[in-house]
Amino acid sequence: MFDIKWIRNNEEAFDAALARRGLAPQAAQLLALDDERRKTVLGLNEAQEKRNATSKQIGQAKAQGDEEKASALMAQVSELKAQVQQGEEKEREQTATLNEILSTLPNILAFDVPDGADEDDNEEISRWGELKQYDFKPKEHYQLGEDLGEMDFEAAAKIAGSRFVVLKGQLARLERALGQYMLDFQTQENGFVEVMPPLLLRSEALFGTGQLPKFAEDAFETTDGRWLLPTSEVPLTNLVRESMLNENQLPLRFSALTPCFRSEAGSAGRDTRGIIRQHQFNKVEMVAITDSKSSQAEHERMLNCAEKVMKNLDLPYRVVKLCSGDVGFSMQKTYDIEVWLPGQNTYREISSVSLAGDWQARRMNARYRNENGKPQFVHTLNGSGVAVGRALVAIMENYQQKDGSIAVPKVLQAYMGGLKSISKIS
RNA sequence: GGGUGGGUGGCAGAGUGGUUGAAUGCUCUGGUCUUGAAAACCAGCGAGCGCGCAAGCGUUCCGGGGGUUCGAAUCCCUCCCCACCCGCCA
Repeated sequence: MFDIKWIRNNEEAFDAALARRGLAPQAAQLLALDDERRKTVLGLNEAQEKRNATSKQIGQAKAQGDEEKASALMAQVSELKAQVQQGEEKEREQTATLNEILSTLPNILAFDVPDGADEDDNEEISRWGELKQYDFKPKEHYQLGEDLGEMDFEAAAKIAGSRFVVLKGQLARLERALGQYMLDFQTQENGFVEVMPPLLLRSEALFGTGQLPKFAEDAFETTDGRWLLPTSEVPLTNLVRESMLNENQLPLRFSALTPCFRSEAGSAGRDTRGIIRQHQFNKVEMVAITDSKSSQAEHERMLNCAEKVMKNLDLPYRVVKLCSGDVGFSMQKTYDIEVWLPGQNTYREISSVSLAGDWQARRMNARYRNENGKPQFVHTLNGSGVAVGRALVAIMENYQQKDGSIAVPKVLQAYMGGLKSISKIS
């Protein structure tokens, strides 16, 4: 959400920012609406001032017992009444119209976000890890999983439909181990506070982080008007909504392991095989709330927190900085971590680490007092640390053996009761 | 599902129609005192919007919206939310 005052003072920069998002200029239209609104406010304020002053005199006249003067003044004020009412109504309408438009505009991109149309134009920042050489043709995860008899898409289809999976046996346990390990890592090593949030959320929360109003069709709405969380970014970030924090409380760092639910509307035909794109998946999320000066550094830190997970799991990956055409609606800047999948012979997104600046904070009305004691919007960041389902895919494909078994990464063995390898139980 | 009580500043909590943006306490800021700190004492401290170079002025805001009134935190209607009790239940 934008501050109209900022647009007023940065008209060209605002339109330029929209242009980077592929949107037509809107500053002129918005400022015209804003001008109208301010005219209304000005007239309204004047009318209110007159009304208030006169009403006060009425009170005084009555106190002095001068009924004649009082009733004369009352006649005066009643004329102002209609004027005030009209002005109030008009102001409300104009403000609502303005806010409706503002709430559908994407965040401004950071200056160092590269221009580009889509993910093909993302900028590779770094690579880590050796790509393993296999003396056989590496399989894709779903093939491995089905061969093990522990990944059941047919059963899932019967129970829930497409884009769901049933994991069984050691593979189910591996999924659980991954989630536990990552959450433990983020909370114990990286200073995030563990959170177990509600999975059903109010509209206001989704508005706060930017999923609503524009992307309602991407999430599941319940019959009582709540929403299944599409990511725990939503509850974790909204933890500070409508609050006034002290600067010395910042940064706040939260992490959670939750299922995420997405309708995947519009992605028909994409990633239909396997568990890369599901209606339900587990994710360890990191959220940070910072002051306005620390958010850039926090972004780098958070990326590092996600990268360490990859390193500890010994999964080869690369980091890309998303280009202008690929950065999400609510974000100023995003790094993706893409893991190497030998079965697919490509890198696939496994984590996304983003900086929202004060864009979400405005929507949530989340503020802190800066060193001058003045209220200021916090900055918010979020990142996956990392996506559990996709990590499962990555481990299966990277740790697969010629006989179809899956080696268990060292750091996970303790979470698997010491198990070193997952193989078919015959 | 049935019933009751509530939503006031950063927090707690008074306030039922007329200088109330709102007592009081806490927090916070500055000062006095102290070697320093604490305590004590003194002083200051809401947010948004508009106008203005600024100082400042005006206005709005006591959950949201509407209404009554010359005037609403205070009265009425409506919606939302919260708490508690009963019932049901993992």
